[in-house]
Amino acid sequence: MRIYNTMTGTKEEFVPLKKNSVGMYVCGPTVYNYIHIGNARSFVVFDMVRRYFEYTGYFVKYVQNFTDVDDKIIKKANEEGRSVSKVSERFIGEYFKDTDALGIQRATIYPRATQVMDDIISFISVLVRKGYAYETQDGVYFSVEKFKDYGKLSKKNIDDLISGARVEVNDTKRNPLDFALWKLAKPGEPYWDSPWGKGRPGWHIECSVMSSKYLGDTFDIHCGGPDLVFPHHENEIAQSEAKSGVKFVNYWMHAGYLNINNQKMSKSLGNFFTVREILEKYDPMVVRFFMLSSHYRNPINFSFDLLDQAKVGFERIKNSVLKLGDLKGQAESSSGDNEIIQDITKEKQGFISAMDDDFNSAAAISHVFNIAGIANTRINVQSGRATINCAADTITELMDVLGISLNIKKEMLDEEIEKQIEERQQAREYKDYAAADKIREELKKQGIILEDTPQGVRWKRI
RNA sequence: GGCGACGUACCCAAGCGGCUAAGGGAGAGGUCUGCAAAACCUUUAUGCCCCGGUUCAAAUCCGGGCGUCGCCUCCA
Repeated sequence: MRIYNTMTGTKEEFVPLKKNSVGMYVCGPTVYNYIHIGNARSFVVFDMVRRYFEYTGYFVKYVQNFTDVDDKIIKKANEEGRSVSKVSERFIGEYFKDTDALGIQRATIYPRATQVMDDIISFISVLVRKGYAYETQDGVYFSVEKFKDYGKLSKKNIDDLISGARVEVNDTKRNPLDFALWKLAKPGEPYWDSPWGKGRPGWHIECSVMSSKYLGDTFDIHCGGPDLVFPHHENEIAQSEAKSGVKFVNYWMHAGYLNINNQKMSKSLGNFFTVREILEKYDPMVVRFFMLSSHYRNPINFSFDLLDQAKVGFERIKNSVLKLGDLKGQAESSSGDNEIIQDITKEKQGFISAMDDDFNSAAAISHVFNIAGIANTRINVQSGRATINCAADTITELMDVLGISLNIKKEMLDEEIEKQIEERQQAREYKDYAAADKIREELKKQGIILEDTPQGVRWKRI
């Protein structure tokens, strides 16, 4: 399996630290609002990575944090007249509603900044003791000049960054690039006791602390959104390697942006969608299918038009599985057609090699379409149950690897609807097509689509 | 100003030096059907932003343009 490593800028063969097991750390959300569709892309992508590892037999320890104390949460809490923990609790709940819908598996563990305060404090103490950090009147800062490899992930050097001159002026810092490890509390802000006074951790330190606490000083894969490369991940490396003296992470993975009209989503541009509002209109599996239809590192444009395109493609796959379900019930022979089964197996192998090559889900999906094509053109009642099952099971299995559920349940329709379908069939027999079409229209309004096939009437929900 | 990514058909999108440039959507024509839907068949890039170069061979490598976007500030 090959993985593109941001650190080296190349694809590398994945070699785990411990055989058959992977430690993954994913930077999670700051819980002050509903997550937006761009956040969702990252989480979907790394969930896909995790699922593929599991599919190929790895045990994955998946750690994702919640940043539950920070300036934005404090601001929100003040606006709403609530406590910080009330706000963060609430949006952690909302986070799970959205990500559960999107089929994102729960992490092995969800540490929170506020739950690891002691670890954070002792981590910072080590940095102070080793001379990497210094105290000022408003907190404790990490000295980037002390860490010789600073900038190695984002390929920046300290001098260029300073001459970039967009760094805020802060007299208390020795170098404008130095970042806060501990911020002393201003009146009205939440605080924890520390050797440096009452305060709260800076943003970057929590991830260094939590990842080492649960995965060790060196671990396999660290993931996050593209805008975390600098400064967040760069700072994590500095803190962690300064403290431990060993390599922090073996593979850095970053997703691509999700753009609107080719531009990064941002609140100031007003091109901002929450997952919640998208899911009011679209099947979460369509959203997921859309996101995985391009390679995870490429930027994707988001629009409802593109989502509609994805939806039709997704339905093509579902329809073929639906058809296979009907055939299964009618097939007389349990045998199989070896040639077809072999071709399906080839497509499955194509899927796997695509995924093995840096999780190329876009190429992988094309193989699923190819199996659907085989099902539509070459499989019929005579093909035998083994063939039919092979096609249906393979499609379902591969989509499941991507975390895309086809949601084809053998649910029962309620009696009233069954009766209407029955009535429509009667009407059709008497060639009363006006009546038949009327019933079909009415069912459509209730979200039931009827299709007359050679195998009889088939229904599906929109 | 520094650093980086990308530019493949009407749209989306694979492609990582070598078989006729995947796959999906949309359009057009047709088959099937009472109609519709689904599905199927045919059709849509002698060419991959442009110009040079390397090579027996380039969408793929190198150089130079043009264009788009991103990071350098909280941000997935």
